[in-house]
Amino acid sequence: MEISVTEENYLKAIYSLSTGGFDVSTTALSEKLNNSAASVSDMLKKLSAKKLLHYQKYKAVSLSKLGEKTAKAIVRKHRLWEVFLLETLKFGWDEVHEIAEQLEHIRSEELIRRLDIFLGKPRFDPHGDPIPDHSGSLPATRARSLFEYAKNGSYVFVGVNDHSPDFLRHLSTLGLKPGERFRAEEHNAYDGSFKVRIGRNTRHFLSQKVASNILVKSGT
Amino acid sequence: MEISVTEENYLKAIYSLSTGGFDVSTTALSEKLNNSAASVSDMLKKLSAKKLLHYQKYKAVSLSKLGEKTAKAIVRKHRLWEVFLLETLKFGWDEVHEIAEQLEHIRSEELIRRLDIFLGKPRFDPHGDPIPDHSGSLPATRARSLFEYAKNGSYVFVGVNDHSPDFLRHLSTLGLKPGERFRAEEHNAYDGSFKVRIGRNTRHFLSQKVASNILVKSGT
DNA sequence: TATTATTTTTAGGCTTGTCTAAATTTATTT
DNA sequence: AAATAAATTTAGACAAGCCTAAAAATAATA
Repeated sequence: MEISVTEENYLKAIYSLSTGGFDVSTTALSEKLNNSAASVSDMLKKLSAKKLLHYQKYKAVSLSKLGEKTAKAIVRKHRLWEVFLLETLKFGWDEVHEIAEQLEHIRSEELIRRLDIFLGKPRFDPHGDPIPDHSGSLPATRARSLFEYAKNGSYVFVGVNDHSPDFLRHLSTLGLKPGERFRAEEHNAYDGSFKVRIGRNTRHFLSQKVASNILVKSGT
Repeated sequence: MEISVTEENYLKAIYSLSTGGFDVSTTALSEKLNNSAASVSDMLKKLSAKKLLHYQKYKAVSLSKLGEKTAKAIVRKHRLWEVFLLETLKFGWDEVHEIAEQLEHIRSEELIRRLDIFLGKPRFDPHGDPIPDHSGSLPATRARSLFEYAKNGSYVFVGVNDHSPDFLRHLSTLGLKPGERFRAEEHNAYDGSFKVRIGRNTRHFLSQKVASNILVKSGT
């Protein structure tokens, strides 16, 4: 069955909006895709006819088995290309998303198979997001936000919850790059903020909002 | 100015059919692109309105400066991706074209700049075709005549040494048009003549004189 | 519960890029 | 030079994906 680039983008959007098992509304999709609700409604019927999602008039939708498999294949491609752009082509980690959005639609199983091998079968992308494997299963991720840890200690920065350019740029100014180690020196239980030290002398204040959006692992 | 993927494919097709300085006919394009002549005619008007080619009703077209620059940028991308697929991802020779056809449409100057550097700024692709540089100039390779090749094999007719009407008319009667593929089945070393097959069943005798005036490239 | 407000769908249009069939122009042949 | 053939363009349609405006269904509130 042929799936157009547009259809792929709808599936991806639905997949990303349905984390937590929530069904996805027409309006939520129309905002995510910057399309009118009318266009979305049309497309949902089309995708439903192709058995890619469960649709009932006036109800929110969820992906079918097939739809989810297809969405994951796109996510897999997106994230592998991101790894390629960062590790192989040395792009900055805030520049890769837009290009990966294009590359994810290249049609070739074999290309992705070989790219995966070339990159060393990575299990996480540079933002710390898990890369679905060939069959669609996601590696178990125990990455939690700094906010969830809520205590002082050494951490390794492994990813983000907020992928917006604004946030990524903010992290850049803080000098936080994936793999970076830092130490939480002060944790303020009242407002959830942290004071952290990066390297020997650089110290930053992190608001609760920032701490929630930073994925870390405990840094030995 | 925005150029669609379809438009890019037209420019590329025109570029590849105009090797040797021939103008390109609607019919030749419609065959190359597997489209109806009517569709091609429509598109030529559109591309002409965008100043990408020189168009007069009922006449064959040629690319404008801008059109040629654009076409070369696409060719550059295509050939760099081919190098990547073969050298980096170890694809087989015959599998890369279709994928490169997709990759050539990815929009990012920076991506191509970095890919070029990663690949070591190659000047020829794996088929020996020259890769236009950033500004569109091609590394020097002189087209050779069939006479110079002096052996049997598959060729693509890319141009002429003799531009006289008489010779061009002679080529017409042989059914030789720019871009035409033919197979040299017999080469007579004594007098430099050839017997060639065009299409499935059409065979012609080419004298040394004719063979000297036909510019060819080795045909896949 | 009845009335608003919001969400979703339908209806009708637009653009891009394609098609076939018919008309027109150019090229070839007699 | 006239007749025929071939190439090209025009005309009218269609599918995909988008839009706005209006209608219908659901949700929220008085």
